[in-house]
Amino acid sequence: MVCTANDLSEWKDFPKGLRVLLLDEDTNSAAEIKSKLESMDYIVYTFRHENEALSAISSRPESFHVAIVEVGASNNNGSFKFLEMAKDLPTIMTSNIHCISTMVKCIALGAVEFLRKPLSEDKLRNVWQHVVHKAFNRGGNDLTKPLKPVKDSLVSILQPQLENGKPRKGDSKKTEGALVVHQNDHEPLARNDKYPAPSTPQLEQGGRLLDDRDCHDHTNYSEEKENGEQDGKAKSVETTSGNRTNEVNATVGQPQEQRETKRDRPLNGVDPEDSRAVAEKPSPNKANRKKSKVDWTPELHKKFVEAVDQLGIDQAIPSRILELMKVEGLTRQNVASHLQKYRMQRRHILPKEDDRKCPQRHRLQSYNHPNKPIMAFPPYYLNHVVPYPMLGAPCHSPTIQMWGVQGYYPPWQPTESWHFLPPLQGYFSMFTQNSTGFRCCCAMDTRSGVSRTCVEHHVVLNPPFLGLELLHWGCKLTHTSLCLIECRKKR
DNA sequence: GTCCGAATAT
DNA sequence: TATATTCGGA
Repeated sequence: MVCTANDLSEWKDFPKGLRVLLLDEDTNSAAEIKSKLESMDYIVYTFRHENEALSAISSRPESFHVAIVEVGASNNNGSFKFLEMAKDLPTIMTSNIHCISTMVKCIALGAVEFLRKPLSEDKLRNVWQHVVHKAFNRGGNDLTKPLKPVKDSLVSILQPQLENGKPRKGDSKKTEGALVVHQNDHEPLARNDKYPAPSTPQLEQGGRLLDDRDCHDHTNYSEEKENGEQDGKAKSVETTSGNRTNEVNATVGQPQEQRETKRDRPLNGVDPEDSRAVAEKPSPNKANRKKSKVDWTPELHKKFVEAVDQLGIDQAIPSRILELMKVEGLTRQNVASHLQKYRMQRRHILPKEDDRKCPQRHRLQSYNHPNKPIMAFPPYYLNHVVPYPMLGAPCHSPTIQMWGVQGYYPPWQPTESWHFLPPLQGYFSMFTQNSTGFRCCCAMDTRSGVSRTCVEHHVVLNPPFLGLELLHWGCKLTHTSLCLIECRKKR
């Protein structure tokens, strides 16, 4: 009745056609599960009573690959009886009731997993894993036999999951405003450790429950509360493919740190019921204590900067920034951490800027953003020139991220100082930084190649980069002429 | 109890 | 280096 590795190796469309025995007294629940399973091309045989199921198993053992058995609230004997009698069949227990002792008993009796109802498609989709696991843990399997058909079909099945959960780096860039959370580790397709193989969020959750909670007399354990931040603004995290903006693309949600108090709990907001991500997280314990990292993509950082800008640097605190950013799944701690770095960058850069180099720089800044100091760049953008047009469309430098308030889309607010200037098309402002820190800020006429004396300049050149970038912007200025630009302002 | 932010850890 | 986590203080 159980699949062997050989069976799998010849199973072309695995797990399509997987035969599932469903034992559930609740006809509505059974119908719902059956429908979901069938939508995945599984073949479902529903039974209301364990005796019927057991007799079907004994008469047609080859008819089933895996069983899903409901554990009732009151009378579990039938379920347990089935478990005991159908030891060869990978059996997943499921229930609305979440009691540690019941779960323990199920597992002890040989259940491969205990799933909490309702059974999402993600959970159901993964039931095949137990078939594979069992197939390869029966011993005597010929593992040298090629499993390509299985592998291929599984890859095609898993592909959407992987894509949804783990966008490529490049993809994250394309998704404006999307926050990408990277999982720390990859998960193995099939685990080779002790049976049963954990596969779904439930098991992991169960494991955690076992670790730090007791069975509270059949009270349903709700994680939702834990997953929300204390202010009640918790939003769910999209764990499926994320073209939507303002949401976390959580590859793999992770159980929160056990000892973490409710406060400051990040709202990774992963719905434990609907997160295949959690399902695929391999090991409990310490590995799970780490949260997913937030990838501060240029888009995300831009939102951050805009929020800071809107609040003003002095008023910019994590909670308010978070509010303004409106990015689902982003936590206050994420923002706080980023804000810390952001401030440190500013702190390191501003003093150097403020003193000697170019006293007038502040005036130039004030044209764009009164009271907003010039920004630095993230360290990884050192040695890059970051030009942007002072007018017109924002500069989209695909790999360069402006690290500051004015970095993106410098708001142009003509001031008296600029009124006498001719139309500014062809001008650009440039900020560059070399390894010694922030260095360059200039504005010039890219048409004539002559710096405008009416514009403040603060230039310490990094010729190679300037050359490249100026070329990029169609600027004909030579390095020499750039070097001649002084910090000055004349009218 | 919650938040902030610097310090520290990963 | 980037980000998460910790921890003391407000």
